[in-house]
Amino acid sequence: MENRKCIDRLEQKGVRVTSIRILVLGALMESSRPMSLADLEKELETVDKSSIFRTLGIFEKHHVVHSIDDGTGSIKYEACEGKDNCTIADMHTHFYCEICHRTFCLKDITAPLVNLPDGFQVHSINYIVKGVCPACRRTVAGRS
Amino acid sequence: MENRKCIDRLEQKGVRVTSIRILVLGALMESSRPMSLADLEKELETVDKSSIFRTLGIFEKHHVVHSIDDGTGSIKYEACEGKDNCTIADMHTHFYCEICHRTFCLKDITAPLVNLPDGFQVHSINYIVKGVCPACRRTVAGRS
DNA sequence: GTCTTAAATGCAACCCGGTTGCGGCTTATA
DNA sequence: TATAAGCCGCAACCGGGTTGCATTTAAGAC
Repeated sequence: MENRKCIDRLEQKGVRVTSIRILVLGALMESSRPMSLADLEKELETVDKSSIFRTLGIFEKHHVVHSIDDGTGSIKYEACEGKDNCTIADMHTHFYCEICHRTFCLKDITAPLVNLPDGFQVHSINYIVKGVCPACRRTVAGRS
Repeated sequence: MENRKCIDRLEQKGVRVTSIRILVLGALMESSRPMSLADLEKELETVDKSSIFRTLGIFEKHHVVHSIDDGTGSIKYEACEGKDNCTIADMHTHFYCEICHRTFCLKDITAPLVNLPDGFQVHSINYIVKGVCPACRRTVAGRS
C-alpha cells in the first residue's frame, strides 16, 4: 500500500486525489500485468464499476494511465511509467497468450513504427503479438 | 457479382458452398476496407446476423478470411489474399483514423515482427497504427 | 425422383463489457 | 456553516457478440 507514491503521482499530474483514485492507481501500479475494468472490479470489491470506469477515463486524459487493446474484447490499462506524458516512443510490445489468456508487458521492447504513406499522421500504436507464453508452452510440451 | 470467383475460392478452401456464403465472401472481396459484422449486416439486409457470424467463424477456420482488431471494439474481417493460408508474413499494417473512424488496409506494408524473449511462440500479429488519415487531415487543415 | 441425414439458417433470447442519468454524498472554498 | 463543484453508487441501458432451438436446405443413398 504505497499510498504516498500514488498520491504524489496524482498531484503531479493535476488530478484531484480521492480514496477511490488511490485504490485504483495503487492496484494498477502493483500489478505486473495490464488490468481490465473487470480485473479492477474484482480486486476492489467495494468500489462500483462505474466509478472505476470514470476514474480510468480521467486517468487516461491526464496521462496517469494508458490503455491497450489486446484483442480480447476488453480494454486493459496500465500506469504510465515516466514522469512526462507517454509518447509513441514509450509504447511497448504486448504479448497475449492464447492458452492462459494473460497479457504480458514486454517493457523493454518498444513497439515498432513502420513508415506510412504520405499524409498519415500517427498518434499511437497498438502492437500485440499473440501466441503461447513460455509457461503454457512448457505445460503442453508433452503433446506438441 | 463475380460469383464464380467466390465459389472457386470456397471450393478450393474446402468450404461448402451456399448462397449466403457467396454473398458474405462477395461483399468482403469487393470491399476495399475490412468489414465488421455490423457492416456486413447492413450490406446484406436479407441475411440474419447470426448466420453471418457463424459464416465468418467457418471462413476464419478455413483461412478464407482473417480477422483484425482495430481497437474500435468491433472485430473486422477481410478476405485472405494468397492461394495458400495466411501466414504471419502476410499480415499487413492497418491504420485507424480517429476522425472518420475508418480502418485502412496498408497491404504493401507488412506488419513488423519484433524479437521476443526466449520461449514465446508467435501465432499472429495485430499491428494497428492510429491517427488521422490524409483525407481528414486535409479537411481539418485550416484549424490545426 | 424420393428418402434420410447432416449441415445451414432464422429467430429470439441471452451475455457481458462498456456507458450513462440521476440522486445523494464529499470536498473545496468562502 | 453555507454554497457550489465535483465525485460516487445504483440501476438501467446499449451494442457487439454468442447460443439454443426449430425450421429449412443441401448431399448422398436408394
